[in-house]
Amino acid sequence: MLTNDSQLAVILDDHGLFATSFSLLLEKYGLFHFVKSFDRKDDFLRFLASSGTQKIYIFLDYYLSEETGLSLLPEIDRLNKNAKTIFLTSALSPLLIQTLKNYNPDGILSKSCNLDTLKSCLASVRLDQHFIDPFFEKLLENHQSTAVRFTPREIELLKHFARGDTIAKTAEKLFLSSHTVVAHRRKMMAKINCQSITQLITFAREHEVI
Amino acid sequence: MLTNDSQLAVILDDHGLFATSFSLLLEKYGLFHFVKSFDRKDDFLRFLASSGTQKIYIFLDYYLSEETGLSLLPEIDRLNKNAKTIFLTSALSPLLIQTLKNYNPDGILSKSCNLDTLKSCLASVRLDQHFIDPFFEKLLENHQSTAVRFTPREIELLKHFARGDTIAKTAEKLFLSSHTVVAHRRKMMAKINCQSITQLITFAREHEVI
DNA sequence: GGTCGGATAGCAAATTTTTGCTATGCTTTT
DNA sequence: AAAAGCATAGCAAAAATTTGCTATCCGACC
Repeated sequence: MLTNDSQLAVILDDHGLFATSFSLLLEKYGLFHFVKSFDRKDDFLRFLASSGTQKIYIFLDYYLSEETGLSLLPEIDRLNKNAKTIFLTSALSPLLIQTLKNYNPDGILSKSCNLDTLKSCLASVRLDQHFIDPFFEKLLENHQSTAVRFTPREIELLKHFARGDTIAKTAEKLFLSSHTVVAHRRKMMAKINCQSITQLITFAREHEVI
Repeated sequence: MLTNDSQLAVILDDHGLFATSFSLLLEKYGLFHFVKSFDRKDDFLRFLASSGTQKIYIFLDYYLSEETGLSLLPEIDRLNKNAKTIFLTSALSPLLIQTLKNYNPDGILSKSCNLDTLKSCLASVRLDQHFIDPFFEKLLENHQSTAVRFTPREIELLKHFARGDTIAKTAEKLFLSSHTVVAHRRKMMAKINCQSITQLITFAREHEVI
């Protein structure tokens, strides 16, 4: 049904407003001649199944309503061997981006990226190269260097604190002396040089330790 | 600079890809003749400041990088008395939607809404009526019973606590007596019946209050 | 014109957290 | 064998948080 095999894009994003809008963007700047957008997985897969072996570029949202875009990769590969998959995500977590990268999709883009980055990505992918948003590259680099190491045990305790457990409660649940719990807190707080448990938890969340 | 005073729309969303794309959508369907999109607060405010008393429709993302769209409301009102503000959010939490509703913006839309809902919203807002996405209305109905409500001020303080600020630090930053900060903490902790600030923060995070 | 809720503020006491300093047993690494 | 790191535990003092009780001002609502 289509003659030019590098001009078809498909978008799947459960935010319909974004899916529809983004398809207009791809068309307007001549990035693709034909763009189809979906906000429901089922419709998307049905379309994909009908696309045969046609070359196709898929823009996949990472966060779907019930699952992540990652879980669709095997299905996509099964339905169309010539599909290129580019992830779009609003995530900011180095850990999540690393996970995404491990799946080795054709592209990974931040939803905060600009038009130039989008174009660079497409240029790479069209040459069968993989592309990752420079913003995410930086995020991963910074994550390596800033690494404050918590031990497994410390992280275990940290999770309790983050759930709201006090020192006494944590000690009780883990069959420890409250002194021990205090000692663990103290050690972690020293590592990041902070003065209260909320600061520690905030740090841990921001750095995806827990 | 513009003659038709109901045709200017402004978008603020830190996901540049969405902001740019959505502006195309608004134009394409003739919903507005002029659309301006921003992915940075500062640029947005600068533009707003230059708009004088011109009638203007603002599409505001709830989740901005460092704050929520809510915190911009006073500034928006100060800069342009004739601005209509419509929130766009991908949130699914009844509590958060209720909070949003308490601020009484002109419109509240889900990013998952369809074109018809967007059009209905605009029709209402243009008649000076307030609009809330039917999807959110339903969400709230199903939730009336368990609703714990935090006031805008409480949420503001909560955000400081969640970032690790102590009572003293929060008081200092907000130019309050530490007694007042304590009073706010106390009130919130009473609402959810907990005994420590970490429990309060955990609750707030789980219910997407912050 | 009164009541209610929100934001502000205070005092005193009870409780919890944080800090300074120390210590033991157990692995892993050097 | 020594050193380094981890998990455990303790005491005492300082600091911060939590709780019980009270109070004023203001705007909204009936």
